[in-house]
Amino acid sequence: MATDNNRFQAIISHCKEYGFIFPSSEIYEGLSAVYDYGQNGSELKRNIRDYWWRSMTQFHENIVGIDAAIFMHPTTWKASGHVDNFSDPMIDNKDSKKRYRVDHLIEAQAESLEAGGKKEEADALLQAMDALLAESDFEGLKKLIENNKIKCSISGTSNWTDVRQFNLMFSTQLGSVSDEANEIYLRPETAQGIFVNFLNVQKSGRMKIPFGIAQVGKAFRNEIVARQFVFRMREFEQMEMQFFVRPGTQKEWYEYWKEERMKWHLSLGISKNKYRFHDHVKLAHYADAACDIEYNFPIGFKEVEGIHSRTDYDLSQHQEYSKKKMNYFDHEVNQNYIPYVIETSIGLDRAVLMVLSEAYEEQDLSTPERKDSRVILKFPPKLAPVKLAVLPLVKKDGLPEIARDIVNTYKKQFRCFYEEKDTIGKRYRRMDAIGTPFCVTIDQQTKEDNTVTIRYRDSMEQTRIQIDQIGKIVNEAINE
RNA sequence: GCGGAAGUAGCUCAAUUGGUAGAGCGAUAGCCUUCCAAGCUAUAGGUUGCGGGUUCGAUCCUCGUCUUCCGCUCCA
Repeated sequence: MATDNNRFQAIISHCKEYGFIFPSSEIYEGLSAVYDYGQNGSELKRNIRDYWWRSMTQFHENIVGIDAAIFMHPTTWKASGHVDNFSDPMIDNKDSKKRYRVDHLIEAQAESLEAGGKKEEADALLQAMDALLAESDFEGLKKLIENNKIKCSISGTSNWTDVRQFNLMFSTQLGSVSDEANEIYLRPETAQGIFVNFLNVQKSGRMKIPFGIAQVGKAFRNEIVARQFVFRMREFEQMEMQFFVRPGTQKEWYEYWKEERMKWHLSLGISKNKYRFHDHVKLAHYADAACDIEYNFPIGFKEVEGIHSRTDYDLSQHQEYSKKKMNYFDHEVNQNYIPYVIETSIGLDRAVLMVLSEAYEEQDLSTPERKDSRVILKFPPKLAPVKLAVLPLVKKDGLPEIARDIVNTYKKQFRCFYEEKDTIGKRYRRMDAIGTPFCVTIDQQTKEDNTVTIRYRDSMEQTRIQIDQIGKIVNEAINE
């Protein structure tokens, strides 16, 4: 475990050193649990996003994509249950570390007062609490707790933290401040953007059930503790697909998508034993089945993707709150129903971390004569930020010009990188460190017979090929 | 959020019992022209995380704060 932790730290350092992921606002000492993607990280992330998008919308005829706004009507979050469930004032006892909902704590005290025959005191306490809660007067609530000498049942002390509001949604104002600005939330999940557009997409696209709507986008959760690098961030990106099915068929579609999504993961070249399914025992209020696909990160098996059978909960809720019929008439069975939903939801940032964790390798290349090592990112070529490095062996004798020509030929097809500084070995190692799968080197012989040396990242093998073969080799690898 | 630890150059670290910081690697420029990093020369980079306090003087002592790590807690 110690070595795994070192490995995780090494990956984080490597990400920073080679332009993959930086702490946000670092010159101002950073912002907790927020990260920026650098020149290589943003390419990697984009490649993963694009691959997922193609896998969903291009490889499945009956799945279409949308891109909904981050701002949504406030009622959305009432319908989804987010507003009610996650905005309670809480207080911690510093001695027992136990956290209480403030209303529960005070109510418990009132009950014991009443049991002790002090009903009037109990009523007064509850009345005071309601007044303070209504005004969100947290200081007043703390004083109320202190003045009534309410104790923690575990530690028996009254050593309390301040009262804090635990609202996992970020809020902001829509509209000018002087007017009656509406408080709105940054979406805590992208799924609702799909549900509220269900009718739009179904009708405008003449979609027939079963069909899916895919979306990639940012979501925001004000996690109390967000840690472990990009694994748990306050601002993160989700890749979600909601698949609408006929009621009663949700179990088989759930199984179908479990299998289908696992296939996608394996297509990243990651071996099966690095994954496992984790079935949820305790289900969320909207689900009738749920599981996670967990990847064996250096910090252990952790969720990368969730597959949930969400029933008709979301569409029904939106129907109730919006008064718009969410029905679908199914001509095959002549039935009118609210569709059931199977959701696949993968964290893009977690997928990036997964691909990085899988790719990162420190290799010892020492020979009896001398010590040698390299750090390599063994990305699948389709995900690599740079596909091809073009390197003149020396920067004279016309070799740079030939190299530039090669770059100009291929840069329209895939991302190329030109480099003439330093020895060829150093340049190869730098490309290993950012995961470039192919390097070609131009030397004196190139001028005679139009051949170059192609060097493969993983095997370090080198062979001589014709210049016009480069495109075929690279394209075949990245389209695999 | 609680408890513990840490923060010095891009990275890894050093230093001063309190007297305003050095090295290696890396980077940049040049030399060399060589198919797997660590040949040569030169150059650039630090208000020692930030802000108070004590002191003639703080990177060092002290308080606060931010960030990170470890453990707990939380994670619809």
